[in-house]
Amino acid sequence: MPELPEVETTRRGLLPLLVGRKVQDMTIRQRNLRWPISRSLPAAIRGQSVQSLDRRAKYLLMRFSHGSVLLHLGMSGSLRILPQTEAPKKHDHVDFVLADKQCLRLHDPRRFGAILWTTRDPQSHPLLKDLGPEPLDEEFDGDYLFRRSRGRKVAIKNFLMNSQVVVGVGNIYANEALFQAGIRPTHAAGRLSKLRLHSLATKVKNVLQHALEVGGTTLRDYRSPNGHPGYFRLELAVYGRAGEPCKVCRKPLIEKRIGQRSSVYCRTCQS
DNA sequence: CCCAAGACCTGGCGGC
DNA sequence: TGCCGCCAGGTCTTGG
Repeated sequence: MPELPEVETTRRGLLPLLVGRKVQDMTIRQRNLRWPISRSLPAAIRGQSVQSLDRRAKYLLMRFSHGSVLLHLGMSGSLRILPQTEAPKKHDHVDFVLADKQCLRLHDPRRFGAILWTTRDPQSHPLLKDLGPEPLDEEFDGDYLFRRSRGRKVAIKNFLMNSQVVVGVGNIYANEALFQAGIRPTHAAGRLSKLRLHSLATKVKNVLQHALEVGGTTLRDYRSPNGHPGYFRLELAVYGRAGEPCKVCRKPLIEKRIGQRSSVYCRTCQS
């Protein structure tokens, strides 16, 4: 699934096609996503205009005058604007029908995604209220990581992927940022120096920012709303490269499961 | 509170 | 070709 660069690329692609437009109807072919889609949602947004499309963590927030749709893409979700006449394919679970016979269509084979409706401030929604800072915001820096990590024994990779610490960093970018910072993913978070955490925060920002600039990472499913893949895959230094030579020292990269997720690193370059 | 593991779901791949 | 086990971009929930 989409990590932050893919979700943000999706948001930017949808923005000009969605904001200011009216939702004429909503077609639900499969309501059982991560949580069932509320039966009252279609009636709630029918005839209403999309006021803005924002993002918090990996959630897209479609705002209407009287509430917001929270959209999450899970591991395999994607959104596209298509002609309403185009026949839905397998796993095309939901259409937001727009004017001009177009629709916003959710495709999500694994159904880990979600579509939720809230009439309150989305930031106070239970799923959003305890989230950590956005990684590209100023408040996310080495001092922040240092403060939050003291006393924590968890592996730095798991710490980085904890959305209460910082949002948007998934398995790909956690591996990449740790490689760029020269830190082993297994290192106890609470034992890293402030200096090293400064480097890590900087690398997290750089990796995400750069991935965003090239449209994210496409492994198989992911497509931006205009159908293009992301090109960061070509630049991955460690993710998906276990056994291949380190791009810096040429020694084979190691793969190890940490917190049930595959982690790839260089024994020489990362300590 | 902290941490690890389980759960949710489908599809693709390698091995036999 | 078929079946089996394992793996996959997430994150909420449970149990120790």
